[in-house]
Amino acid sequence: MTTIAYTKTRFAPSPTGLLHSGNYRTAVFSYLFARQHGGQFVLRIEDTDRARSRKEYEDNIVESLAWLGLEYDDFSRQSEHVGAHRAAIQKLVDSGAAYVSQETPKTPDARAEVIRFKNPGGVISFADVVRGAVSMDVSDLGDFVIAKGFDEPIFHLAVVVDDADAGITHVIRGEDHISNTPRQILIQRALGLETPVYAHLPLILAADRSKLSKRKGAKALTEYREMGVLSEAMLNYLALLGWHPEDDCEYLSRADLMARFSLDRVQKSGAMFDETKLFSVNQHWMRALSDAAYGTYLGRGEAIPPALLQLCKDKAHTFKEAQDLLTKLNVELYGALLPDLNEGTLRVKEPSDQPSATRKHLTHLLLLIERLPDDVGAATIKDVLMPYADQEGRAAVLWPLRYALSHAERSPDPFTLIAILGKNEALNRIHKALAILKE
RNA sequence: GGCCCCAUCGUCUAACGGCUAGGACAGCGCCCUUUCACGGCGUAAAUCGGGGUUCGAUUCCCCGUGGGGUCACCA
Repeated sequence: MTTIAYTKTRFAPSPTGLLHSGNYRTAVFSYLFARQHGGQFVLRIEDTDRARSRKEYEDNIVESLAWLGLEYDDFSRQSEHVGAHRAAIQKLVDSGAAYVSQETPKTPDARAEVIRFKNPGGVISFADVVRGAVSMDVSDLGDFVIAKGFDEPIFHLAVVVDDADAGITHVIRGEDHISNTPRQILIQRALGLETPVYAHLPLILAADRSKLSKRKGAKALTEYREMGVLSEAMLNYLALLGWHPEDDCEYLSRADLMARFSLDRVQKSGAMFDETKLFSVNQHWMRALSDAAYGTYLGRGEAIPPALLQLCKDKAHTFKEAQDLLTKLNVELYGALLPDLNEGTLRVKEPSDQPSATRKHLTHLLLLIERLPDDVGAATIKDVLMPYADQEGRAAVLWPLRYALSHAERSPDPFTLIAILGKNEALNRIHKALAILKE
């Protein structure tokens, strides 16, 4: 005899704003858990609050999930399930578990008639996968509202009905829902429904250790994509927020996560969202990209020379940063901002007892570079020039070369510069430098 | 405030009740070096406090403290 090990989880966001990383972290955990159990993961848009729900937010959710690669087996909107909600409300009212309540509206848009759940009181306990046994006295909840009318369910009723109808076995959600759970269990019982397994995840925290929110400056997930964060990196970082593998390995691919994730190792306390670490993880995955793929993300196709690409891989933490770097370099190397050469700076590494060393070195380098084939890489250029630099003194040779090429005290190394500028332009610039030399 | 949850370096975290409390990010330092980076090496940095239980508590129990969540006709 085998029990059918059936697992189904869901991500149930409400489309009332752009969701941030904390929201998607729960989606990541739900997805990983379902998939590694051979189960299903579904997306349900919780749009029962029609006044605040917007299509553009729903689109953003779909887009974000696609970006993260969290495919879902089913898509639905809570508003499509009103029939089931109505039937459930009717059933509760008929059985006496709920009642239509006449009241004086406290706010302008409040109804004079709502449906309240008749709270039986007592202590509700449930076993949370993350937190263990949780119990709460529901008496002080009073007779809570479950619907504004037979066709307008409130969150708690709708969630319970939808999860049951969809056959959700594990509800994985943020800890902010933990105190909602007892009242949802109450509704389940009154409806004769099974209680799913709950796993309440620790919250993702803002810098002040309070719940991450847009108000606290949390970015929408899609903003990170626009900044040039890789999906793989975001997934990796999100998984590390409140979870950690057995060993010290922190760079985990999608496949690694699928193989290694487990709810047992989920942390109980909240985790602060650290953008710096996200960017560091992103840099790791950016470097792991092939040159071709890297170029594609940069949006400059194959036009990007290997020397520039290497420069980006060395320095950039995001593709936005890489693009900025290229733009800045372009402006600095070719733009109107190219400063005039300063003779003193050109000769700053010149040994004081060799007043014509700079002229001599640049003149010799000119010869070496002239003999270089066209379009060679930085590595080859280095191989050709380095022996001379080593022989004559690296600083005395390479500093004036680099300065002559870049007109800047700080820049990429001279070999990379020659590769970027091209042989002819490099020669021109060295000639220009020689021209201002008085000795 | 009521109820609920939580507590290891600045941050994310590791440590069957048993090594010198480990790693990563960020810091700092050194090396590499033609500058800025990259890289390599190293360093500083934590078990909230008090009681228990135990031969032995980061780990288990209690109290305190601190932090967070939640208390809607939002989700």
